[in-house]
Amino acid sequence: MNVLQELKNRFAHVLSDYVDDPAPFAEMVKPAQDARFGDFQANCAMPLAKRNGVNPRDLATSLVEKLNVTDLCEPPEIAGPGFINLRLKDDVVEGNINQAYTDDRVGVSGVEQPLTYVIDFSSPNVAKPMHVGHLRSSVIGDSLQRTMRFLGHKVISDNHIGDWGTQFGMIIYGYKNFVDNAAYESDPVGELARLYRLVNTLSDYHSAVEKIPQVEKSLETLAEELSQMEADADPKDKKQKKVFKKKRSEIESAKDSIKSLQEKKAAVADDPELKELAIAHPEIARLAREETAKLHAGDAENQKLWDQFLPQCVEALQGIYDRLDVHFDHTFGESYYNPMLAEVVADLEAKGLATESDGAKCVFIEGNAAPFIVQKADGAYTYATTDLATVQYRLKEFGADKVLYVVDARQGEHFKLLMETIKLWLNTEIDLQHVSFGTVMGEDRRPFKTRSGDNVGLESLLDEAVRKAREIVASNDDAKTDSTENSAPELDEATRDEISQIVGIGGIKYADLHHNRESDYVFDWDKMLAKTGDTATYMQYAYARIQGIFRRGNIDVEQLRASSFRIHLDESAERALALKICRFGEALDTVASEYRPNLLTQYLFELAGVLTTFYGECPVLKAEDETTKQSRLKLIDLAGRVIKQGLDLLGIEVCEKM
RNA sequence: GCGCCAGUAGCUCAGUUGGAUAGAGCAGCGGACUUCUAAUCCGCAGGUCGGGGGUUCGAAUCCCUCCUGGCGUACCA
Repeated sequence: MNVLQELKNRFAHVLSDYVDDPAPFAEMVKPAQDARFGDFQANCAMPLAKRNGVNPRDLATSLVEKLNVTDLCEPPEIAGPGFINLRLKDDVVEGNINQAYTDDRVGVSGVEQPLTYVIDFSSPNVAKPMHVGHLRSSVIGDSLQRTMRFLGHKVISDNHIGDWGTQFGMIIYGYKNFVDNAAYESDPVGELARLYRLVNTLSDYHSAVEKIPQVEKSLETLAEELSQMEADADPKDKKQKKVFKKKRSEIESAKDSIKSLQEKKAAVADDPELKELAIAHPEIARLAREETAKLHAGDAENQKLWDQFLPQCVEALQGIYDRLDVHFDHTFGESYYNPMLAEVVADLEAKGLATESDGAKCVFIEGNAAPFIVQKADGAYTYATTDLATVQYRLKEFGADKVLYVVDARQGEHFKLLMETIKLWLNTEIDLQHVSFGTVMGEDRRPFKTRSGDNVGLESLLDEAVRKAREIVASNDDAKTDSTENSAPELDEATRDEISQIVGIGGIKYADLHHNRESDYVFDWDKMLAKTGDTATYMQYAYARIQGIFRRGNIDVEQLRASSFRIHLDESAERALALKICRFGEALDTVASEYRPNLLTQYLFELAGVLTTFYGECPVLKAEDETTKQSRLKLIDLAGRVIKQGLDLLGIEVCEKM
């Protein structure tokens, strides 16, 4: 039973005497924010009293008089300006915990009205190797997919990979001009990645050579403007100060951009081999774009190369997804929608939504300066076109009620335009949600950028995490002793390897998931691999400890579960643990309503904390009598199942021993 | 210029959408293994919630303004 929901219903019933629409006031029944206030608190009396022009405490009193919760709660108490504090009856908590124990879903009921969700996440560019920036979307999206599915929704996950854009033109150009056949034979994806980087570097070189004089010129102009302004300045004028500041920051950013352009130039100019290639390919950027255009236009040779490259790239991605234990129902890349794009644009034009502007076909949305460009002047389609076609497809083929885009916050404007355009274009109730997340920042608090030649690939990050986990697993196990203080490690090499995988990968995922996804994300190697505090390891350890107790006590878990002993709650630590376990469903509801897995990590961390407090106060195997022992065994068994299930919804595994 | 987002303890971050005395984890200090796993627990210390003004019973949260930083802003995705 969802107690919180039941209490809200009871309040709504009574509140209807005071207000036409009681729902928003019933929503003000919440878990108590402090244990001293009981288990739940209702905050509705104050705002309602204000609205009705009466005294809040009086209103709370009259609410409580009419409220019928005697079957669930102790008599409600009114505190402070009009808080209503509720404490569940012990036998209610006991009833719920015993019910949850026999439930496969550990007491979490499924949603009443399942919806069809399409979750679009990860979506890397196949031409570039994945790096840490791709982690957030993959990990958050996967957790949402697992959670929504567990709650009973129909979920279709789709990896909308970038397999059709400009970067493929670069690879094709690179392959035609620079391929090392031996390298391609032995490691095709590595060679393709090298070719991509090479073409990119050479293009950047030419563009830098062209731009440096321009930027230097504008820097000069800015500097002159500033000194002129300073000469004319009135020192008392505050507004001028601000203008100066602005100018200075413009100058700084011009300097930065010159510096970065010079680095790009030097990368080639200082390398005789690259220099030679650059001279031999002066038009490389334009020619690479042409290869893309040819591919899109159906050129046979480029199509053949694409057909050859794509499966190799996808296979390489699959290797990483397997390690991360992230899976998709579909991997329809951008290319999948290519045949539909012409029709999308034609339809938009027919409906008078797309118009031509500067040679490009655009949808203009009122209130937005930037247009939604659906076809470029050169005839190529954009990702706006693809995204429109994709929504149409998901609507038609999947009957999607909601589409979640787990994508970087920087694309907020794109999705805003997409949603507006869909509203105008298709007559549909489909709900598109941009589940955005913050930028990955470097340790210098500036956006994380892979330095050329020194980029932290996702693959090497995973390797490092597992390697560090292996060291900790080994040293911890080596330190174990038996009752006579002799060294007594209990894990063989293979088991150690397995645990290292689970702990290392889990740690990385958790580091990402426990942040509020909206915040910017500071990439910190040490923190990501930390094994103490609020980490996956803490919960994994709590789980392994429970299994350790079962082993030590020779407990047959199947027998335990089949036995007729009831869980009973006498100690306050037992009650606190039981109540926390019963709140798993509440935690999942908040995750689902805001698409925020960090609310689940928070719940699990608290659950594990309550569990360790319980250990301190309540011996299990050495409980005073058999009834208590069996009760506590069942309680920790259920706690372990909730931890395992919760971690699973985060995409994190557990192990029996650590 | 316009728009979006952020600023909370030394560091990294939560903060249940306006609720009660602002919380964790690291780092620091002090304790706890003859005890079901010390990858742990308990305690201490640490705060002008960027500044200022406003709204009300009540503000980290809402409004205005200023400061600082990030991002986006027409044919890359």
